[in-house]
Amino acid sequence: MRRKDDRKQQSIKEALLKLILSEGLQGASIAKIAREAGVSPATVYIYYDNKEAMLQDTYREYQQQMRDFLTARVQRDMSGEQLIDTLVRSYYTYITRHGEVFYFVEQFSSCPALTENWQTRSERLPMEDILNEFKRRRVLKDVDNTSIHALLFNPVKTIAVRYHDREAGTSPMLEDLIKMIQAALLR
Amino acid sequence: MRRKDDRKQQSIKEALLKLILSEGLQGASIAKIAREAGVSPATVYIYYDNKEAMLQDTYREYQQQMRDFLTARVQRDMSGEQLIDTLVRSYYTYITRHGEVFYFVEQFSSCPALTENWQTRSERLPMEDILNEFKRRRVLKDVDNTSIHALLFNPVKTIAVRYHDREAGTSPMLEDLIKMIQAALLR
DNA sequence: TGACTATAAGTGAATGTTCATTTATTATTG
DNA sequence: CAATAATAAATGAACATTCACTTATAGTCA
Repeated sequence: MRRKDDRKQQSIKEALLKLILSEGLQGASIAKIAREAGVSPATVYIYYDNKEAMLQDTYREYQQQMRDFLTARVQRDMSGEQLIDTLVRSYYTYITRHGEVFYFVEQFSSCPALTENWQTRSERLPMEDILNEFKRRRVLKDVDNTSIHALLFNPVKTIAVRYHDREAGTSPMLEDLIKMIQAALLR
Repeated sequence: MRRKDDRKQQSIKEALLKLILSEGLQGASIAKIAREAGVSPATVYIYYDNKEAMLQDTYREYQQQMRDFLTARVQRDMSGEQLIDTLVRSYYTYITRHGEVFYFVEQFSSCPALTENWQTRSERLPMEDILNEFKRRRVLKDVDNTSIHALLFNPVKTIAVRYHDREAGTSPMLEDLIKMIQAALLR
């Protein structure tokens, strides 16, 4: 039996991200993805049932990667200021370093057609645990986690995207933003 | 000469928004849009040079409509608390009432292929004037308008979208969010 | 009639997906 | 150790359908 070449699936995923970054979801056809990945269009269907499954699977994988990237940098004995500084700065870093992943996730999640039949798995999310712990310690304000999430991660997107093509270092706006988010969320 | 039927162009625009809401940018083909609008595909090309021009024109129009909706409710002698309460609440209302416009604008602006050749016209934006005025009066913190924008309008998206299909009234989260944004932005 | 709207019909190209076939690799023989 | 059978990976070509867009023609008004 012939072995699966794992690099093939990987190069398909990379081609998908690259094409979506440059041409958007509309421009990412199976033919283009396959050509970019150096693979036959039919090969794509060995690894995925269909195009939508490919998008869904890839989305799930990179969403998890982003979550891990963020939670890995948090310790539970941090101060509230440290927690917010770390999370906001990490998200900024992730976006500027992995722009193609970020754009894919953004486009996917802003397309109702792709997210409408989305059953939120009732798994325990580490980020939720972290926020709950800091609320219990009366460090974070006692508001719904959705609101905290919205303030922690949404504003920094704008700034990170604007400085996406800049050389290195962080935007001076990031420092202001972190202070303001701390003022918003901490008791 | 035969008169142009302005309702035709309007129904084309409405069909475009409706289709993008239900199927995303990918699913909004000329044929489907025309069918939904009760018009021949060729008729679309009387009103727009091509598909991209249709998307660009429609985006510009509704972006302006959203801006007007927000700035119309602001008075320059408001307190800082009032300003933020009004802007956040207005944006929330707009999203829940005009979900199809919001999703169209979201998908359009998160698609690099559509926004890359986008020269930001150097027009004076009313919202910028308002923010500058409130900064001059030392009501808002003296940070870049990009950061203020990011905090004012990005977090509320999450909440508005979640409660998009709810009956009526505002989310209880909105009240918490407004207080926190006030804490973040006001001196 | 001349100028413009509107459309049905049609264009070649591109879409997602399938299929018959080949290729590469392992397991089982002699 | 060869030789071969078995099997999944991989593919190019083809599928019907849809794509954005054009053309020829009819309809409508000044």
